[in-house]
Amino acid sequence: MGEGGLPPVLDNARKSAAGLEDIARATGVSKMTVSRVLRGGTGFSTETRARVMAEVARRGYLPNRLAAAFGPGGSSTLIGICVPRFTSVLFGTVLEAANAAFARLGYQCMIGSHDQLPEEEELWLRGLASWRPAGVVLVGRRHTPGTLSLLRDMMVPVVETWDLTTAPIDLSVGFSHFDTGFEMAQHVAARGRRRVGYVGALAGRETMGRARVDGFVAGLAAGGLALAGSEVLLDQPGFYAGFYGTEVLLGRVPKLDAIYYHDDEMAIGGLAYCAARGIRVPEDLGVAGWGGLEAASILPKRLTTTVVPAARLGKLAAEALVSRLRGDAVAEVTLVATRLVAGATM
Amino acid sequence: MGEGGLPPVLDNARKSAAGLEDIARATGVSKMTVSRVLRGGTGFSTETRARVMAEVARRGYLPNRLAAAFGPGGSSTLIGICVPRFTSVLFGTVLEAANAAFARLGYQCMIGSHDQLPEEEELWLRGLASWRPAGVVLVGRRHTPGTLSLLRDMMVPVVETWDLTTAPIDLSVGFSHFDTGFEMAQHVAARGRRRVGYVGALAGRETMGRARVDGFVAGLAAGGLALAGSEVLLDQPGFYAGFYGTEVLLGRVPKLDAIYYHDDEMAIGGLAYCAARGIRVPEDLGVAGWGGLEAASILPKRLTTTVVPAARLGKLAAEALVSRLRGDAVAEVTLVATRLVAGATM
DNA sequence: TTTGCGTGGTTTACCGGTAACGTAGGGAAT
DNA sequence: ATTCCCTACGTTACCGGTAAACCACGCAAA
Repeated sequence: MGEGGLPPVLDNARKSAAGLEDIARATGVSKMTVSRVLRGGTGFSTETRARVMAEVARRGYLPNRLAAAFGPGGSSTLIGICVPRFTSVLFGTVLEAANAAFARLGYQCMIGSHDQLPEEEELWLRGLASWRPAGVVLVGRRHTPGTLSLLRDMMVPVVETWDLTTAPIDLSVGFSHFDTGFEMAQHVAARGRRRVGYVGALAGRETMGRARVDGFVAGLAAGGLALAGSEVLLDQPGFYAGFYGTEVLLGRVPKLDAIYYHDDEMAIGGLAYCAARGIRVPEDLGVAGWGGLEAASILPKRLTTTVVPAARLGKLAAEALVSRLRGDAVAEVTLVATRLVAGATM
Repeated sequence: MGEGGLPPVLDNARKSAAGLEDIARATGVSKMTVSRVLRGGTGFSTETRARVMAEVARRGYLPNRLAAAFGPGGSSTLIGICVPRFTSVLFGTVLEAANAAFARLGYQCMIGSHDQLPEEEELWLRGLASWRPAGVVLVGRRHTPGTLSLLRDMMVPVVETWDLTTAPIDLSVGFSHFDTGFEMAQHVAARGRRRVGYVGALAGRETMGRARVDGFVAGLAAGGLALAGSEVLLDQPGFYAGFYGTEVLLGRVPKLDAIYYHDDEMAIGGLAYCAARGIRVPEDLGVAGWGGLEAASILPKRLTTTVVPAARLGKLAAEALVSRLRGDAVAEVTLVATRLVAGATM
């Protein structure tokens, strides 16, 4: 938590806000009746309802979710979402879609980012837990033991998304990174490439990129090939890492005829390197990325890549969580399809 | 809100969680003493403190911020942050930095996105307000009257960031979009360009891009030039919009020798168009972007652009808000410097 | 000796909803 | 006529912290 105790806070005394009590007094009914009207239950006449609603509108009543979530049997509309980073278009899209879906369904989202470090996630979760949320969405599937026991104690639905787990904590919505790598390897082999390399990057330790590489290697093996070389930079994946990683790999492992990249940004960085050095793509070198960035679609040559339906992922994750909250039946594991786009770079 | 009434929620009965009461009983002191120990106040012996802390550690006590924020004089550690989009690297960076700063200082963030529509922002704010947050960060400075009155009623500190306001609701941390445009125009004129165009995009209605264009036009005027033509697509800014917008503008307005783009992504799209059509940059056409994306730094030719210190912005916004919450003195308006990078494309 | 005051606590009230339960009055079934 | 149930409410208790007020004790100054 903070730096020694909880942070001090100004006295934000909001005396003026009208409460159920005020509405009730003005309408001549009890607090409880107002509460029931507002939450759309039963046990009041249509006439009472109209009078209450009129007063609510007149006073601009704001429900106090703090009180609602706090009380006995407290029912919260708070959802926690933790993503690796906010500065990735893919994760941003997942967040955007999930947040929009939750908002539409009447929930509010508290956020966190863990930068691929499970300990960060646990720290965030501990802060979240003290708000007694109704549910949690975790983008990523690597968790500390502390995270797991905390989630158990919280006794709320949890969706793990992005990477599919067959043994989820509660629910899983995602796709198989391994399979996307495998599929791309088959495509690469089918295009006649024989000396294939890989360029990636990892800040901290990441499993998802790893699973892709494993799948890629397995896919190559299925086609009778082996990975001719790989360069994994200890850096944040990005354009520059792709540019530099390509330089290093090509310098170290000669005569490569294809490179598979950690993601599209790195692949675009690689393409930039090729352009700068006069390496012809795809004649001299085939290039494949991963993710399906918009950027990839307007390159001089359309990038060969795997399109990840990030928005769909976020939306489905949110809907799965809400279904569970409502007590509806939900599939524990939801597989979302990715799509290999055969561009002009491989 | 949702679709008719508040959403139903599972009974997430968390009986097991230890409260102050439990710690107090086990330690042989009163609830109140435990509370004071935990919040680092005074009025207890060091020995009592040690006994309480030991028990807290032993039972894995989780503070209940719901109760703390709810009670009379409720002091919340909840902050609301509303950005235009999560899928922009710049806004993502602001969010990332602000969230990290808040987390470090012991606050939690609830998020929203308004997609440049003030009504969306108001809707989000209404949901946020019912959680009685300690403060609000708004990325953007266009607000509905409803937003303003709601913020007044909430009586909490507010930081408007991204675009600087000289008359903030409460605090403003940002830079002048007008000035960045003006500065770039001067640079463009100094490079000898005479027929200059602009390519932008706006989904919904955006003021910030507009201010940049105004500044750019004013800057051109200061150099004795006028905007030769402009193309503003009714679309989300992005690579494709830049590509297509360039095609349209060059077709409509002949003999342009420079184009200023809404942002770097669009500029990169424009560069892609030039590369595809054999237009030489910067010989035939000068290209300038805005934002300072990482992508811009590894292009075959470094993009001329304005670097926006998004991370610094988010961090300063968070720190300003916390300073105000603590009752420290804060400057109402904080100007953050941008930097024009003269690349090889202009 | 009395008063004053700091130390180290305890007690009480309260925040604003909601679950659980009580109840009055009218109509229908037995 | 009595029992039963349904509708449309009202009452009460409670959630887990925190501010405010109160209290007992020891010691020093008046």
